[in-house]
Amino acid sequence: MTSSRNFVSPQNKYDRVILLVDMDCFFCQVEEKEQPIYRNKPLAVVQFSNWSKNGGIIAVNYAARAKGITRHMRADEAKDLLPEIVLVKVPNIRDKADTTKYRDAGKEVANVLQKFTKQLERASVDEAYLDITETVNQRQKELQTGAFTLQPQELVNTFAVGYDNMGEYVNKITKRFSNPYMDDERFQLVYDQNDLPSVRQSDIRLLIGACIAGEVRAAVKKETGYECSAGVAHNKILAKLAAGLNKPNKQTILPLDEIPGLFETLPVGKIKGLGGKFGEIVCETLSIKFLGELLKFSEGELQRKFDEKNGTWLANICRGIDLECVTPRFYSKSIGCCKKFPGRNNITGLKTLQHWLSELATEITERLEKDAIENNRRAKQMVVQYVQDLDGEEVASSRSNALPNHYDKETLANISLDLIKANTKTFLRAGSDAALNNSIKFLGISVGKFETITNNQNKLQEMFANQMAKKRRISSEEEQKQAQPKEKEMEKEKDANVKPKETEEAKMKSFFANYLQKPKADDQKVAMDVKPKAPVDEPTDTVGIVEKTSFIEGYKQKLKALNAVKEGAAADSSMPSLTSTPPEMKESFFASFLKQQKEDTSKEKSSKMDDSTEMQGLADELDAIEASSQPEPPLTEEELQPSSSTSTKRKFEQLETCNNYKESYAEYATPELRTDLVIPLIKCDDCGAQLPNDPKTLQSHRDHHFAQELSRQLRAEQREEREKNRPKAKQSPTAPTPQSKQKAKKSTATAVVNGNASITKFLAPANAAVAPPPPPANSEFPMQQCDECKTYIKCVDMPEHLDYHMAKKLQRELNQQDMQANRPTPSPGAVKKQSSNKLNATLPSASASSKGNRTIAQFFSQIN
DNA sequence: CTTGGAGGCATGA
DNA sequence: TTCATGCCT
Ligand SMILES: Nc1ccn([C@H]2C[C@H](O)[C@@H](COP(=O)(O)OP(=O)(O)OP(=O)(O)O)O2)c(=O)n1
Ligand SMILES: [Mg+2]
Repeated sequence: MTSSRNFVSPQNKYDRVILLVDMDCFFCQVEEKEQPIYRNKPLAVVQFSNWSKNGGIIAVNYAARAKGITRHMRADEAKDLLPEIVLVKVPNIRDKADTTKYRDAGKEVANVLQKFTKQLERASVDEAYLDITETVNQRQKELQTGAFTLQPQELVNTFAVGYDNMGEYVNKITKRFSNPYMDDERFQLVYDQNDLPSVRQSDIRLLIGACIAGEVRAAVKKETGYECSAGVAHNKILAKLAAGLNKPNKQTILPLDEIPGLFETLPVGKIKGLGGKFGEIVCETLSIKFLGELLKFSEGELQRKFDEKNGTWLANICRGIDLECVTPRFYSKSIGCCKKFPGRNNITGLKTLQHWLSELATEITERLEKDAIENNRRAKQMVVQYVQDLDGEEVASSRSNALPNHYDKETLANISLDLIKANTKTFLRAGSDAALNNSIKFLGISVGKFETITNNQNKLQEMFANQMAKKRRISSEEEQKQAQPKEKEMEKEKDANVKPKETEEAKMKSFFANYLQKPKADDQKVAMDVKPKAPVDEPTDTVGIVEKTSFIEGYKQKLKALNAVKEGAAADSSMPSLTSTPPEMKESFFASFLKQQKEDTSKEKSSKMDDSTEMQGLADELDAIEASSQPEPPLTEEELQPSSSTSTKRKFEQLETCNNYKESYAEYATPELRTDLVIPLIKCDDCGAQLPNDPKTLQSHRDHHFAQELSRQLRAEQREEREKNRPKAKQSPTAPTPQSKQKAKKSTATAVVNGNASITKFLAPANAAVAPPPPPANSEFPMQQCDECKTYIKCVDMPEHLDYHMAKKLQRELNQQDMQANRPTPSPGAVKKQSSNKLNATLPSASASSKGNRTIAQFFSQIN
């Protein structure tokens, strides 16, 4: 229930294809998109902790990196080093940094990613893992039938660790098609026999994965304007590692074969999870620096030196094995904000504390409201975190509390204060009713433990209406704002981009048109989601004591015993457990609508009463509902606009259903709402919720379903669209379509194929010449002549054989382009299998000049 | 100012 | 479950 990680079965360790997409200098890109004037200039994003003064740099674009600017530099340092650098400030709202802009941008990107697979896990504001195994499976089959061919343009800016260029890598794959057992001798020394089928297919599958990565990145670029990098590998850890190897606007495959070589000189700390204290301890304890050196220790040894889980995990990781599943998650599990109050800014007074708690609570509730609308969920719990100065020591604490059914910012702030109060021995200084006994250096409020809103209320409607009213209140406040300068001048809302209202309006109309449409459910699960433990080769030798308890704890105690140095250690491990993925959906219709409204109001309030009358109508309607049916609304009557709510022209017929009174409804009902009304209930066909049988509530409820359904449908449509548009050689193996000329050329012999699956079994040689080490059993199988090379091939082997031809062609084209391309740029002493960072050496990246060099893109430019 | 802010996830006692 | 801590972007 309480989500944790799932793990893939060990025998599938090389079967998945995982993509890690990481936005390039993300915050900078967001700013550059917003202010195109800054494009191509060195730029960094700065966060100012206290007013004015000297902020810290949190993001640096690549032009600035080239000049030595790094994260964590101070603004003035950066200016010193590079006077012409553009420094953009993180927006400050309520005297604290507000990163909403970047969160929204991240979500925008994730929405694009989501079109490719539901197996999407957002790992941070600018990173997401995609499990594209199923897509790769599918395309691998299509590759055999000729329905799909590799498109060189999708491999633009693609790198493979250990190879100087993609041509070499494709070359290798081609050879393997011709002789599938090519490397078996070596493989058998390194891999388990049972893994060999997967190992043999690894490269082609990763290559297909890279094609998908290319499509993904192109889509992101096209739809958001942002550039990103990607890693393609068999698991998350490796995909993440790979993505970082070639950064600006590139993608990197980490072939199975190249893992040992890469790890040989890879600092331990490069692995996600080993970059902190634990990684340090590992290196220290074992006297090693590089990940590959971990191979010298058995799993048992590692378990003994660390603890059981960490030992197993390390033993796996250093072999390139990571079984952690991509756990679909689009929305965050918690929403929080915090602020430091360093030095003189320590909070020493009760009033000040209340003020800041209120500010934080305000931000939280605002984000909560939006989140509730978008995701139909509400937080059940809040946590207040704080650091106070106790006798000169900074002491961090956090206290949690359940959230009441109806929470607002005052509630949050009050609960927070109470929690702090209750947890501080002497809260107020003796003899004072205003001075804190312990000054506060850090404050944070976060909410979480979300539950789906059981919508028997017009909850969604309420939130929606609140949002609308608030927007207007804000805009009206702005008009008065001049009279009340709040000690500091904030940047005016700039934005000049007039967003097309078309889409929103279209959505709206579509919404109405589809009002009665029923949602359908079609969630599917990925095949190999098992959750076993992950033993690595060698049986756990129990010579010695394996720490069942946490390694950390043991380490701490040892340290403590040794001296008085206080120390902490990190744990990173993997623990199988059950999980149920929360309902994920993309930005809803309502959220989009709100966004549009916000833009409208912040722009010209005087004009633009033109279009989207329907939206305005809905808004008015909702406001009217809010005004009439909320005894305890966050907004007073005066704050509500006198909207001409004649608008209850229903666009829909009232739903007729048998009244279904249910006593239990009361316990779900929010007392504050509609207590004055006794309404017969009807059951929602879709979710079974008991709803008051009044048209507005029903509409609101349907809105919610629609919002979900719309986004779901949009995604499905987009997925389908993508499937259709995806380059295919032929629609049907038997009936080649004339329009796909050049593509048909690439996969000539498609007619003969029978879509036989299981590649692993019959990777037979294509040419009669050489016989591979393990000779395939040949006798009573029917043979077939290849159209391409006229040799006779067993029918079951034909798919692979055709793959071979396909790959060969691709390779030829690659090499051809390669020659032309490499002429102007002689490759420097190509030390193969160096640190893969040097792969760029022969393929100058975009930073150098702008026209002449396009890495591998050049190789494919004419193919199209 | 005190020296790397703000936000978010996972783990284990 | 709560709370503290580590790790990450
Ligand atoms: N300590 C950090 C690290 C990152 N970020 C923010 C700013 C970054 O733009 C964004 C993404 O982090 P990355 O580590 O992915 O760094 P960038 O995306 O900026 O650059 P890169 O191209 O190396 O990914 O997260 C932050 O606020 N604080
Ligand atoms: Mg990034």
